[in-house]
Amino acid sequence: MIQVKLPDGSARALEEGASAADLAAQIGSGLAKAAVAAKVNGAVRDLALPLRDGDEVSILTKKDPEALEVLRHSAAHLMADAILRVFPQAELTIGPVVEDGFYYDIHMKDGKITPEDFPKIEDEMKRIAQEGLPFQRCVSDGKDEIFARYRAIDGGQNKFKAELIEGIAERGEELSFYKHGEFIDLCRGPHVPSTAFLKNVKLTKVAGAYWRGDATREQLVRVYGTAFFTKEELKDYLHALEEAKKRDHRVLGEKLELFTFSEDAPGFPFFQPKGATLFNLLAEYMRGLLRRRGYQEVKTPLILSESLWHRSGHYDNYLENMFFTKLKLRDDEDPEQINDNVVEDRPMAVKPMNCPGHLMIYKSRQHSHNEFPLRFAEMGLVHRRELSGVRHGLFRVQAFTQDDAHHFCTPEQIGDEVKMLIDFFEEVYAAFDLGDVRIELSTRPAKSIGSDEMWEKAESALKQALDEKGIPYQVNPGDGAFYGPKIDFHIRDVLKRSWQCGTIQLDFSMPERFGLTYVGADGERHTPVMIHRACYGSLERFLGIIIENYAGNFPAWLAPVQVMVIPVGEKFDAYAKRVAEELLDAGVRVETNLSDDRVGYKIRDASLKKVPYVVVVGEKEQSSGTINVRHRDDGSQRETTVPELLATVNFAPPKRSPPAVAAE
RNA sequence: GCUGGCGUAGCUCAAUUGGCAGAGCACCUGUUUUGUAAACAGGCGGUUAGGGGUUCGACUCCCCUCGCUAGCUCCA
Repeated sequence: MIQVKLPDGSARALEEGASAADLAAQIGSGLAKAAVAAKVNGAVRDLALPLRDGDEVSILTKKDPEALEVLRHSAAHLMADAILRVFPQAELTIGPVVEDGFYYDIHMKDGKITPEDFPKIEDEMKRIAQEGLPFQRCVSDGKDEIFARYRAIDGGQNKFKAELIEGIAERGEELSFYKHGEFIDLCRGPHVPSTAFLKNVKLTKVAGAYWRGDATREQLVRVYGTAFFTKEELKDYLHALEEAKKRDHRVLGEKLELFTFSEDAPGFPFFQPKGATLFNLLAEYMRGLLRRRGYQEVKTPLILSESLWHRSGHYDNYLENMFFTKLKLRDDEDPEQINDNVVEDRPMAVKPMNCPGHLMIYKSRQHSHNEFPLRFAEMGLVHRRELSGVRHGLFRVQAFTQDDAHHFCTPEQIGDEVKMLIDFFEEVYAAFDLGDVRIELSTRPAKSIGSDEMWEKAESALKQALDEKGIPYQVNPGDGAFYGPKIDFHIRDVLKRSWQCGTIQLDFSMPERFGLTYVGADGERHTPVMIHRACYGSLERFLGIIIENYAGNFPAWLAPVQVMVIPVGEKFDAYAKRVAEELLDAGVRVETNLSDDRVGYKIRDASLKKVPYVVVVGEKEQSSGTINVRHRDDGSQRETTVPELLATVNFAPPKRSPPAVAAE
């Protein structure tokens, strides 16, 4: 007999050689049926794996997130099996689980797989799922029959799998395979007990990929799919995908006339009037908060000398992402002739970051520790060259505005500054209904400047601030900026998608490189610490995020047009104008629709533009001096007055800031 | 940057085997003066992304460039 421990701390006695499945059956038939896999001493394993004395075991059911990963990995095998039945010439490579499902990278010696092939593959998958074939784990020495059968599975010539097996042998790991029916695949496992679990699967897309992610290696076809335990979950997921498509900020941006792009300026957005209104609202809301926190706004040049970028380290570390100016001059002899790429005596570069500009301002006069922490803020427009394939609406552009700021302070002040920023940023995200915030700490990357000691000091300072704040965070090794470690804020939107927005970066290098000093209490000169920080990250990108988060239905304070006034006939145009003027005087962004269309048409028009409040006025309203307000979200109507509307609706930005901090 | 897909009016999309470039919406004009998601009629709108080629003839087939797009890689 052996003894195993359960999650509740109790112990169970089992027969020698009993498996987790046996354990589940002993606990109850319900659990035995619901069991998907087991967690043994913290590792997810097959249910069929024999347990050992003293193991800590918990049975995983479909409620456990780990179980979903097991399911999806099994679904990848199922798909691989089906693809081989449809495309016998296909060669399998790897098939891992990803956030929303799984994929399998396949090498096609000839032919290709397109979405048109999905139904065929899915039909095969359904058939195999229906057969309820058990997944069996087999361990091989690389010479036995199992291995021979495995090698034959996709033609016997598969060099990708051979390479994987070589790697396993080199690392001295166990060579394991999983078999269902006639299909065998190299796999560490674990898997669900049988293909019967895999009835709710769906192929989603195909994409190109490279073997081992290396562009110089073989091109592979990556087939994506997803799997769920129940039909409902799959349906909900597919529905969420549709929902995400409807919320796509690129589509809404065009429909709502917020911004547009031109072939002549790839990756550079053009903000139309309504988009510019939103953009400015983001900036103004932020400015209000910055003032209350003792920031001073500055403005620095777009173009600075190349030598400055050498000094800052950007030239060495960020060259590929920078735009450089280039001169064209008319030939002295022949004015018709234009000389391209004229070498400048003092070459210039467009700023990809604002920090050197702020350093110049810091250096413009002497500083004392008495004015610390000194905080310079700028809505800084930066330009960054991006590879053509990565541009994406407002999420990834080549010119964007950072709500950037740099704090100059003493090493002792770092903790308080970081803690202040965490509260500050969380307040901002909450204002946009983005309350789900995740924090990551990124450490020294491969390409970096500064000493080991400096990095250690900086990393531990950030860690300490986070620990003192008592908030959970995840460490991201090697993901820091080239000049220092950073704390990143990832926020989840209403569709549970994660976006990186805020960042707090510690920098001991730049102040030294630029010879920044301050006079301390001891009368001596010291080098200040610099904190780079941004809350929105990029206003453009943040705007894209909130467009999708709100599906274009902005709360009243953000709506580019807050109120649309519609008279029921031209007799009431004058009254409509008067109402609009009253609202305008109160600071409301109001428009009046005096066209000769029907009221129904104008209401529809305002609805499509997602204007939060429609005011309809006619005989009744004019004679009683009232307005009729229709709300965008529920279509409800009410009779009211302009002052009452102003009193009940938050047309102004939210105010939840802590007590103001006086600026120096 | 790489691989695949795509590019027709401002937008969404048609155009049979290579055979006269078209519709709805939007816009403009007129009639209509309207009560909570679409009144009616007419009109304007195109170097079919750009360039080259094949052909009697190219939106359609081929090549190059640009852009968009899904991924890969990278990032705010």
